[in-house]
Amino acid sequence: MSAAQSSAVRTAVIADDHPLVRNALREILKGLGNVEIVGEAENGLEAISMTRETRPSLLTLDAGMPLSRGMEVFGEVRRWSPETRVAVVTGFTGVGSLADWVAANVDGLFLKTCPPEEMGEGFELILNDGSYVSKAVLQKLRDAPDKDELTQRERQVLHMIASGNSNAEIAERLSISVKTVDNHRTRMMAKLGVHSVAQLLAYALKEGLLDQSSQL
Amino acid sequence: MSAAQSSAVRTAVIADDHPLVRNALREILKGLGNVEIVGEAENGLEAISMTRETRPSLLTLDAGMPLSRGMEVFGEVRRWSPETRVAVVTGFTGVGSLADWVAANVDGLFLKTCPPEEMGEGFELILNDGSYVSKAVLQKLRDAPDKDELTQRERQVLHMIASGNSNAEIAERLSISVKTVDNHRTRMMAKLGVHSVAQLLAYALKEGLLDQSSQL
DNA sequence: CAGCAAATGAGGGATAGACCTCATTTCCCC
DNA sequence: GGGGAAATGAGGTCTATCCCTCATTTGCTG
Repeated sequence: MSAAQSSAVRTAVIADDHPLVRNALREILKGLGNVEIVGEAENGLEAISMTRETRPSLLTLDAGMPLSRGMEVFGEVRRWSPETRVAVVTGFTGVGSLADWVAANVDGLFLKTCPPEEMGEGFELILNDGSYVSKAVLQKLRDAPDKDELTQRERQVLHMIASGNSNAEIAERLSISVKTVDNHRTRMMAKLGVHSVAQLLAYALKEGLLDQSSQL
Repeated sequence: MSAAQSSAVRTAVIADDHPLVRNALREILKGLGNVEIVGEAENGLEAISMTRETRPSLLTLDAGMPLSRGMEVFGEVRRWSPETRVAVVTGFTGVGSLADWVAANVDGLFLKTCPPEEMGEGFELILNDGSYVSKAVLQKLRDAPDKDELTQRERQVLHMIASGNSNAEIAERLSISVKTVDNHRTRMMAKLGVHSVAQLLAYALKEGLLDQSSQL
């Protein structure tokens, strides 16, 4: 199957909000030979619809795009075009988010800081039904201090804190008691070993847990 | 002078922590013709030393690099190689940081999301002793809500809050009273129209005021 | 079914932070 | 020399947050 594919034309979609980076990825993919770029998306929603329409062999996916975050795009792609191989390129170096990608069983995972050559080789592997996780990522995961991970609800609360909501506001929006929010917050901080909102957000920032649509 | 320069060989240094982006910038510069790339830096300190050594015609400078932030690099470059034209490429879209660059009288200012063609044209202008501020930046600055800007000390305190320091810790490190820190904090929040650490940091995040070495 | 983790909720204590007013020193600029 | 902004410091009030303990419901898993 991989032999058949490597002689057939492979198709690719590039999803990244930076034209500059799209240029660079285009060059890498051209360098592989026998790859046709059938679309370029500059936000998450475009990435989803484009992948559904063209069902490419490969999707290079930026984890930090506007409108729809990488993980959601990935879910949609797996649903609507399961044969598409997905290579994630991420700028978030937090252990948590990297581990999330590995757990989601993505086909490829690269840091934005990794050399283009490594990306090219990785893409080729992935197109041939293999998978590739960047050396830098593996390194990060190896020397992870493996703190307890946050529960779903805790992450949700963390997001809302990061957006500037008070306990009372969060309680109202989630239709739960202020005391419950307080508890989530306390357990979260204990898990992460921090002792204030500021430290909590410093962590969230590093983990790339924030919806910063205007940032990247 | 510009006529003489356009026939002479122009030199350039690229400073960006992403190999992928460096590739793309290299392509753009090659496209201009008559430009020799004499160095590539992947952090702020490298950018400074490289510019001092090679004194290039043009430096493309990423605002969000590790080790030394763009603004500091810019200051050093102006000090040690004043004839070097500096084109800043930034991912931070906050009005404050953009205004800072304009105020610093940088030769070129581009958002990371701007099309490569625009960058190419801008670089050419800058090399010919002109200057260029990206259309997208001008747009941002036009519809700015022009809030009072922060003083130096306030920014300093903001940084430390964002890094997870308490008032007491900040007071100690700056060798000032806790009360003074409290005052800075209060006046800062009044200026920005926020009412909690969380909201304050949400603002700082958008403005790109944070030292997030591992982020981009 | 027993055990466990997640999510929910409450009581209560201690304190850091938010916000007010008032005052001093320094330094720059007209 | 006087006006103004920045930075410093203090007094005091009030409340949100931080953290502790304890308890219930749900749902999964050995």
